[in-house]
Amino acid sequence: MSSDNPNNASGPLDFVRQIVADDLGTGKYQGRVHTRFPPEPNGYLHIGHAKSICLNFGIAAENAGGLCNLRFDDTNPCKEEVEYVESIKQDVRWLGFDWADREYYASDYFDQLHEWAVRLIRKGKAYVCDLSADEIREYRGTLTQPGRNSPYRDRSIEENLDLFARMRAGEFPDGARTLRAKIDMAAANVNLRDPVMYRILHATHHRTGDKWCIYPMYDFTHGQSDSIERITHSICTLEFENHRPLYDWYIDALEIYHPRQIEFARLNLTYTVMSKRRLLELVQGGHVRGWDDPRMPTISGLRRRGYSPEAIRGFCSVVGVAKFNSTVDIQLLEHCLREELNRTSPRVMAVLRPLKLVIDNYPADLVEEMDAVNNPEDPSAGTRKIPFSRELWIEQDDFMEDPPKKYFRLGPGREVRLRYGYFVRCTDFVKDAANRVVEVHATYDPATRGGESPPDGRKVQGTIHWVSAAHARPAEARLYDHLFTVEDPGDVPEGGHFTDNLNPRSLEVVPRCWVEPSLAAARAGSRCQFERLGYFCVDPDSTPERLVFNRTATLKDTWAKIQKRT
RNA sequence: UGGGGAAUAGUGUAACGGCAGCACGACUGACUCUGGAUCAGUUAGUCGAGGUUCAAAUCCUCGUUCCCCAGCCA
Repeated sequence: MSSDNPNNASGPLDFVRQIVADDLGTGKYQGRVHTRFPPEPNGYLHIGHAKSICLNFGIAAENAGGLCNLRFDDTNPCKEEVEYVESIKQDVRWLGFDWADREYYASDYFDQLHEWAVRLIRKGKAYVCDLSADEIREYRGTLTQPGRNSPYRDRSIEENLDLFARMRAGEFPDGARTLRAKIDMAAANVNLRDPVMYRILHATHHRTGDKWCIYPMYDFTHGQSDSIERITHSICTLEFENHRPLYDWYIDALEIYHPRQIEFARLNLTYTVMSKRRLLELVQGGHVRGWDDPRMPTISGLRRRGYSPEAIRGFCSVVGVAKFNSTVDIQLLEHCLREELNRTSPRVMAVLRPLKLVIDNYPADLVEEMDAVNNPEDPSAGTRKIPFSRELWIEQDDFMEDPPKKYFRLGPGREVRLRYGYFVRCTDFVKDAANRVVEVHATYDPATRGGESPPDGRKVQGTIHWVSAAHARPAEARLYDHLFTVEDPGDVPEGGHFTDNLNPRSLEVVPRCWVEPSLAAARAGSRCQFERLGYFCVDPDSTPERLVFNRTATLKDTWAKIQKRT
C-alpha cells in the first residue's frame, strides 16, 4: 500500500492534503487529523466512491495518529437497506482500508439530533410548518426571486414545542407538517430559505425500526454527525459547497464543535455512468446481471471482473484531486490495471477459439513435459510443467490461409515457435464444406525443444500459444467491452435515454475454450494472464467441470492496431 | 437578468511572481521465446482582452465558457 501513498512520493500534495498539512502546521486541531467516509446505504459503491475512500482513509493513514471513520448517513429509511450496508463494508475492507471499531451510523445520533432540534425551537430558530410540499416549493421563490415567509413562521415557541412533540408522537400523517429552520426566505442561497429539518415518515428504519416516525433531513444531520465525531476535515464533493453555509448555520446556532469542510470534484470516467440512479436503473432494467456484473463500474463489479485493490488504489492516486469537474479517460484505469497485473499475474496458456494443429512427425504416443516460466516479471514465481503432444489446440487467429507480409504467425510453409514447445512449420491444412479451416498440419524440429532457437541460428518472427488437446480442460470465457459505445453516455439528444448508448457487444461469451491443465483447480477470484490474450479471472460461476473465466483486460495488441489501420 | 464554484497539451494533474513539468493516449524506433513487458524518442498546453511588474499560468480589471443549487433525496 505504500507504493500508491501520495505522501511517499516526492511530488506535491493535492489541495486537500495541502489544507490538512497547513492546519497541522497552525495547530488548528491540536495536531489531530480525523476524516470519515460517509456513504448512504442506498446502493453499491463504485469507482467514484473509491476515490473518496482513498482520499479519506489515505489522509488519515499518512498523518501520524490520523483516523478515518466509516459512517453510514442513513437518514432516509425509504431508500436504505442492510444489504447495502453489508456490501459497502465488504468493499471498503476489500479495497484495503480499516475503520477499526469506528463504524458509525447517523441513525445512532437520532436522539441527539432530536434534542438539538428542540434546542433550536427553544431559541426561536426553528418552527413547525403546516405547508404542503407543493406550497413550500411555491413559497421558496426561485433562483432569481426571493421566497415568502411561511404563514406558520411566527408560531410561539410553546406551540412549536407542542406540535413537534406531537409530530414525533405520530399524531400526523406523512407530509402533514415539517420542522423548519428559521433563517432567511430572501437568502440568495436557496438552501438558507428556511430549510426543512425534520419530516414525518411513518417508515421502518433498517436500524432504528419503528422507534421514529419523524426523520431528520441529511442537511440537518451531516454536519452535526461530523461534529459529534470530532471530524477535523469533512471532505465531500462539489455539490455540497452550496450547503456549507447551512451546515455552518446549524453548528453556530447549536454552538458545537466545527469541522472544516473541503469540497473536491467527483470522479467521472469515459464509456460508463457513475450516478447511483443510473447504476440502479441498469440493474433493475436487466441491462446487466446485477450490481457485481463485471461490466459495472461498481467495486463489486470491478472485483468480479478481476481488478485488484492495488490497481484501483493506484488509479485513485494517479487521477489526483482537484475542483475541476473532469472526466478521466478509462484507458488510464486500464493502464493502472495492466501495470499491476503484469507484475503479479501468473502466466498460463489458454486457447479461446480452438483450431486443431497436428504435428505429423511427432510420435503419436509421446507426451513431453515442458518447462514454462510462471511470471517473467517475477523470478520467484518459478516454473511449471505443461504437457506437449502430437495434437494441439492453437488459436484460429494464429493461422491464415493467405497471410499478409506483416503477419508473423502460421500460414502455409511458414514457421513459428510454439511457446515453450518447438518450432513448427506448416505443411498443410484442411477445410470443411463451409470453406473454413478446421485443421492445420505441421512438422516440428526436434532441435528446438523448449522453444529454443536451433543450432543453425534460424529465427522465427512469431511465437504462438497452444494447449495439448488430450490434456486441456474445457472452459468458458466471458469477454467484456465498454458498457457504452460513446464516451459520455449521458449525452443524448432530446427525448433520448442514456440506455440508448448501451453497447450491444459489451459481453461476448466464448463457450468452448481449452485451458492448460494447471488451471484445473483454480478458485473463484484467482487471476492469471492467458499468454498473448489478456488478464483473466475465475468467475464465481466456475465449477471444476466447467471453468469460467472473465477477461479483465486484453494485453496491448500492436497487431490488432496494425489491422485496424488497414 | 440570483447565489456558489471552476477553466493549463486529446485526457487527467503539477508549477504557491522567476526555465510550463509529470502521467495516460497517440506516433517513431530498439529489444524480445507473449506482436506482452521493457527502453529510447516524437507529438501537443496556460479560455479571451487589457493592466501591474525587470518578470504573470500565478496578482488586478473586464469578458467568455462550463458545472452546481429552486426534494419533505443524499
